[in-house]
Amino acid sequence: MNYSKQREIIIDTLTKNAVHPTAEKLYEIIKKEHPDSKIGIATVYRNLNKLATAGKVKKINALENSEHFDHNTHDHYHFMCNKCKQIFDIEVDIAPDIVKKIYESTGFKVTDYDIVLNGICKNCLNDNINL
Amino acid sequence: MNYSKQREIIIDTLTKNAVHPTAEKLYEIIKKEHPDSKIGIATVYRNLNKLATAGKVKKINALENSEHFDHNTHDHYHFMCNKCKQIFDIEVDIAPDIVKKIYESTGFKVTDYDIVLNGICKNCLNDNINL
DNA sequence: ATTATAATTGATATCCGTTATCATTTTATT
DNA sequence: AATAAAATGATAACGGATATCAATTATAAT
Repeated sequence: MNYSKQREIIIDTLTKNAVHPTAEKLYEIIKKEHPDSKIGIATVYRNLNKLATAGKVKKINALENSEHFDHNTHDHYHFMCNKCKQIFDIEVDIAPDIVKKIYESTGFKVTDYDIVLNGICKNCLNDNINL
Repeated sequence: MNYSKQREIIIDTLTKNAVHPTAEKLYEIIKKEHPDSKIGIATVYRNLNKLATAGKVKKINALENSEHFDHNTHDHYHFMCNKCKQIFDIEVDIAPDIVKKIYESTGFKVTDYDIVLNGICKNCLNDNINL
């Protein structure tokens, strides 16, 4: 993979924005923060996918219809609040030994997984009480 | 929800086809099995979404770009083979007490979740050996 | 440095899954 | 039988993502 200024910006911006943005969202942020750089939307999509294939970025497929990206590639899960629509990282290991368990019980070899939880986050729960 | 012939066909066909088809796939099957019924694609989408909202069908959001539907609404997970692209039900409880665990550690209230595993299924693993 | 080759880019057309629209038909209610 | 509500089919429209392609940039070789 050759160097490119645009890819550098994309990685930096994704790293700084831990909100698991979509490609389009990231594109908007980049345009705002780098008004001079004439980056195109296709470049953002292209690079995010290339980086995901290379394992440098994680593509979360389980969120609505549009894919979100996460610079954090180590094993963790995601929680999406149905009210505020924010996406949170979940570090609790709710599914320990998942790969081993599946292999032993089914003979299937798990290489990747998405665990996305939906619900209401703490803040929004508290807000409801105050209404 | 009023009765409709089309909805009956949709539910029946989904139940008979436990392969977690997309709306389009289901539409194709229905057209093949009911050549006389002039069912439209929009009706299939509409009904599947309505049934999902009513909890009579499960919408799996974590599979590629197109949504798949499952007539089985009780808690279970899905495994998609990267080779044969088939989707399997996983009945092993790999994430026990998920709702409770998340609430205790984060204060978030989980109402729903998708756990989709990717990898290679048993059959395809065996096929590879024979190559 | 100069050149050659491959990678990357931006602009935009295109694709495709899904939803919106709306006139018509079907279902349930009285 | 009359009415209101729900559902339908056909299709236009939407939006996220990808494909295309000429132009630009990066890398390697000379």
